Order: sequence, then C-alpha cells, then structure tokens
Amino acid sequence: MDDLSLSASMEDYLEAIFHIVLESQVARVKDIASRLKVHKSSVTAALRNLAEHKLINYAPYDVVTLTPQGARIAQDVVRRHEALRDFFVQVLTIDEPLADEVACRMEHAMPRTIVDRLILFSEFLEICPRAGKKWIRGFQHFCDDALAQQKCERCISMCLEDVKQKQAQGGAKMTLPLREMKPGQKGKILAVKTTGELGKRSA
Amino acid sequence: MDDLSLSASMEDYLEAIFHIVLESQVARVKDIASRLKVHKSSVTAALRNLAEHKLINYAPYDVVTLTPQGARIAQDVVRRHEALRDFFVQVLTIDEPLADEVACRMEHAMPRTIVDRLILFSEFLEICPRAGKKWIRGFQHFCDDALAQQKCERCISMCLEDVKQKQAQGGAKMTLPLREMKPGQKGKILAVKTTGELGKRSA
DNA sequence: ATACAATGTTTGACAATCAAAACATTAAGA
DNA sequence: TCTTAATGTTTTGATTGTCAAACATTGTAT
Repeated sequence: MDDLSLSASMEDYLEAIFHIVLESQVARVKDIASRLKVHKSSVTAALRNLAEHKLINYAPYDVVTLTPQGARIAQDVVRRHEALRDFFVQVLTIDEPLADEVACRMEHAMPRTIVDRLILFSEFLEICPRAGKKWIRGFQHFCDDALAQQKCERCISMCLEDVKQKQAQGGAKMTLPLREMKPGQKGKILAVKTTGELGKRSA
Repeated sequence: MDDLSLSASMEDYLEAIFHIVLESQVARVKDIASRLKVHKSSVTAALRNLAEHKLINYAPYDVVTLTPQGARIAQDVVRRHEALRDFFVQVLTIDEPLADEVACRMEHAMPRTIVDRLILFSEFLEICPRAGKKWIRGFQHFCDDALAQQKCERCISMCLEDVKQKQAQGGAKMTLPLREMKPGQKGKILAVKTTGELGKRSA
C-alpha cells in the first residue's frame, strides 16, 4: 500500500503543506512557493505529482489539503526533521536557524530505526540524572576548552546530591516526558514523539 | 579558491575514489562503478566532471588518483561520514552496515560547525566519567524498557567510585583521545578527528 | 457587469543524473 | 603479431526538478 521512497523534493513539499495547513487550514501555491523558495510553476508540477500519488487533495486552481495518507507521511517527515533539529539544538547546542536548515536537508535519508533511537537518546539525556541540562553545560565547557574541566569527582558528587535531594522532596521516582508508546520490532519499546514545540521551520 | 558546493553525487564519487586509492593506490572505473553500484558510463561522466574541477588526475582509459585539492575535499567528506557513522554505532548502538549506509546518505548536508560539534560530543561521551561505555549500556537498557531503571542513586554512586579509583591508581588525571587541535571560529578550540577506525564503507 | 490585480498554469528550455547498448581501447596469451 | 576478453567510452534516451515567460483563471472593487 505504502509508496515507499518519495523523493526528497516531494517530501519537502509535503512537509511545507503540512505546516501551512496547520496554520491556515489550506495551502495555496503561493505560500508553498514562498516557503520553499521555489517558483510557482515548480509547485504546480509537484502538486500534480503528489495528487497522482493520492497524498494531497488538489485540483487546478484549487487549494491544497493533505489526504490521510499524505498526512501520515508528512508527519513522518516532520518527526524526522524535529528529531534532528532538537538534537542539534538541545544537545549539540547549535543555534536554531542553522539546526533547522540542516535538519531539513538531512531528514530525508533517515530510516525509522535511527530516528526512534535518536529521539530516545535525547529523552534519555533529559531524564538520566547523570546527564541533564547541567551536564550539557559541562559539554559546552568542554567545547570551549577541552582541558579546563578536571574536577570530575566533585562534579559527580554534586550530581549525586541533586538526585538524593530530588528523591527526598519529590515523591515520584522519575517523570517521563510525554511520549506515545508503540510496539517496536523485536518487542522493544520505542518512543514516538510526534510533534515537538514550535519554532522556525525551513520547510 | 575552494569549489564550494560539490553535488552529493560528486562527493560520493570522490569518497569512493579516496577509499579505493587507499587500498589499491589507483582507482579504476570498474571499481568505482561496483562500489557505488552505478553503471560504468555514469562513472566516466563523473570522472570527466571531477577532472574538470581539478579534483582528480584522469585521462581517458587511464587510472584515477586524487589531486591534493581532491584529497582535501574527499577527506572532508570522509570525516563527515565517519562522524555520523561513529555516532550511530557507538552512541545510538545502531549496527554498522545500516549506520554506514545512512551516514553515506546524510553526510552531504552537514556543515562543518555541526560535524565538529558532533565529533566533540562523541569524544565527550567517551571522556566524561558521568557518561562512558557503562552509561551507554544504561541507555540501551532504557531503550529496552524505559521504566526499568530507577536506581539512579546507586548508579551515580558507582560512577563516583569508579572515578575515585581511577584517580587513585592512574596518576594521570584524564587522558584525551588522539585529536588534532586547531583554532575554530570565535576563538574556540574544536576537535578535528580526521579518520577513525576502519570498517565497511558504502562509498 | 467588467476590469484589474492576484494567483495559478502551461510551455519550453535547461541541468543533473543515470542506464543501456553500441563502440573503442587496452593488455595478455597463443 | 593477432585475437580476444576485459575494460572504458560514447551516444542516446529517460527521469527529475528547476526557472522564466506567456497565458489563463479567479475574485473583488467599482
């Protein structure tokens, strides 16, 4: 049933339509063109293509919406995009505009398995007391000057203190962020974060 | 001087030539074609293109080698490739063949800033006592069952023990892996790991 | 209603990439 | 040297995605 392998270009169009529809209910050629920085004529061609694949509802001179199939694929692309962007921003501390732009170009080649893992990893970094925001600040230090941080023992002690404290006050052991569970292959549980926080998008 | 923006395709050809030359001194059309799984005719066309850009030494019916310029660019591509692959394998614990294949498709869109950061991050994970191999095993656990690991306090205590022990026995404070230092932009120091360990390559 | 501005489409040209098949060259053995 | 198999090249054609300009449609303001 699934049309495996949509070209990177078509994925970009689908993604753009997804975001525009989210904002304005329907997408118009003009908006898609300006969002993707492409000529209107290119958009028309792409729309014909996507319509043939039954991924969008479209007739000449009409506005565009996604079919259920199209929405499914679009969300998948968006998920890849956001997984990458969020990793770049939150972990590698890359500035958003660059992270977003690069995510938009890299997203097309990512298989589900790796996206799932990347999302889980980002979550793990948030949740694990040995990692967390402070630890990432430690990474930034490391980037600024790889030789400066030597006080590992003290760093870990403080980390341990933090955990004891949290354990004492907050009754709950550990709070997982919102996630949707679904059976992954091989019986493993894989996180599926569909759509994260908003931000500038490049598609 | 630099030919900014070589197409993804040409980067792949350059990368393939790089690896073949590394193994066999020179590259032949046949080898490149089989490595990239494209027709010989496509290779010839690509070689003409690369030769025009002075990235390879090539004449019809002759073998191929890289010019210094070509080698520089090829190494850059390889570095992106390996940064991604190593991250996938060592951090996300993706199996090598898949990691390699995906890296090969994603590598083309990565700007230097992000590659540098990714490499630094992977290094940081190796070096920081709050991370390390054991910690990544913790991540794998997390993937298998996100609800199973609750003994954070104990985990951190053990981590602390490890560090004290290492500090006691090994006189050296912390050993950085081999890396080449170079001045990054904004006065920061960025790690430049040129070539990692060998493995199967898809290009 | 009609004229006009905004929007969308068609057409044609072009560049990149690749495959297939016909053709050319090279190198090695008889 | 001549023949032939391996290797490399050319030519042709298909595909995809893009732009630019001419053309068509739509909706709105008068």
